[in-house]
Amino acid sequence: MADDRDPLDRYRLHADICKVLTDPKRLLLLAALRDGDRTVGDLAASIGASLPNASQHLAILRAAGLVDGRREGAAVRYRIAEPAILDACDIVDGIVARRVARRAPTQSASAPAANSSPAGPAG
Amino acid sequence: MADDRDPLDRYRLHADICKVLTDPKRLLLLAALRDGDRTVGDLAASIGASLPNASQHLAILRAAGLVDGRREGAAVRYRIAEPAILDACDIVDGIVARRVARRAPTQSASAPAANSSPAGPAG
DNA sequence: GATGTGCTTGCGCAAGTGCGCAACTACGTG
DNA sequence: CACGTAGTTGCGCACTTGCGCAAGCACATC
Repeated sequence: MADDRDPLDRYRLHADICKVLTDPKRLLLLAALRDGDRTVGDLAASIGASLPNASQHLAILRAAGLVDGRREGAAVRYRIAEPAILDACDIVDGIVARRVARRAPTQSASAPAANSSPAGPAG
Repeated sequence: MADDRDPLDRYRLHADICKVLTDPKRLLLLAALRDGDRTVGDLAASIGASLPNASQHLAILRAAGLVDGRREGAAVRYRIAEPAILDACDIVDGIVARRVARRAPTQSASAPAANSSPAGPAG
């Protein structure tokens, strides 16, 4: 068998997908496509980016197989190609939401009592 | 409510978490910690990295709140601090597994019949 | 076929990231 | 206190990435 040459190889593909999700605009694009397929100009306006910039980001998303685009007349209409990625985004979004909820509600002064530095500041 | 100042802000935090997952070694570290807490030297050997390198990656994971470390004698023992991230990893891992399964089973020659270039190569 | 709109691509720059190496800190032992 | 083990941090380098801008391609219209 020996399917997985290196344990690294499988994780490299995993990391490649994650790399696509490291830009807020690309996450915004995925979120915008949840409602349905949309054109590049439409998406560019939605995320507040220039048209070339949106096209670049969509090309990256497409290269990763997360979205899919097809011509529709003069326009190009993009849609989600890998719905599972939205589930992963939901989980991370949940983590973020939980953290934001912990730092917003109480006014402040909630300085992290638990010092999480195992080795302490070396300085 | 109206807590989220910019729509970008929320996605920036989301992207920050994803950035931590863009390195195969860090994914390997998270996977290694599924079994339980382990020391830095142990983890370094597991992922085939130098001790300083593993420490660096663990520091990044810790800064993101995904893992947590505490001294145990002369050693430092790390553990998963955000179990939800493992669920997200499982989903992405599933995507990768599905793709690998589609390109491995048949010997080869299965050139992608569906041309997924909406605008075609401009050059 | 000439014009206009919609989208993509190439280029150069500034900024971020991962790595090895060496130096330093923290804990345990004698 | 001297010494050894375990872990962290700083530094410099090579590599990658996101952006704006300008140019080019694809489709629709006249």
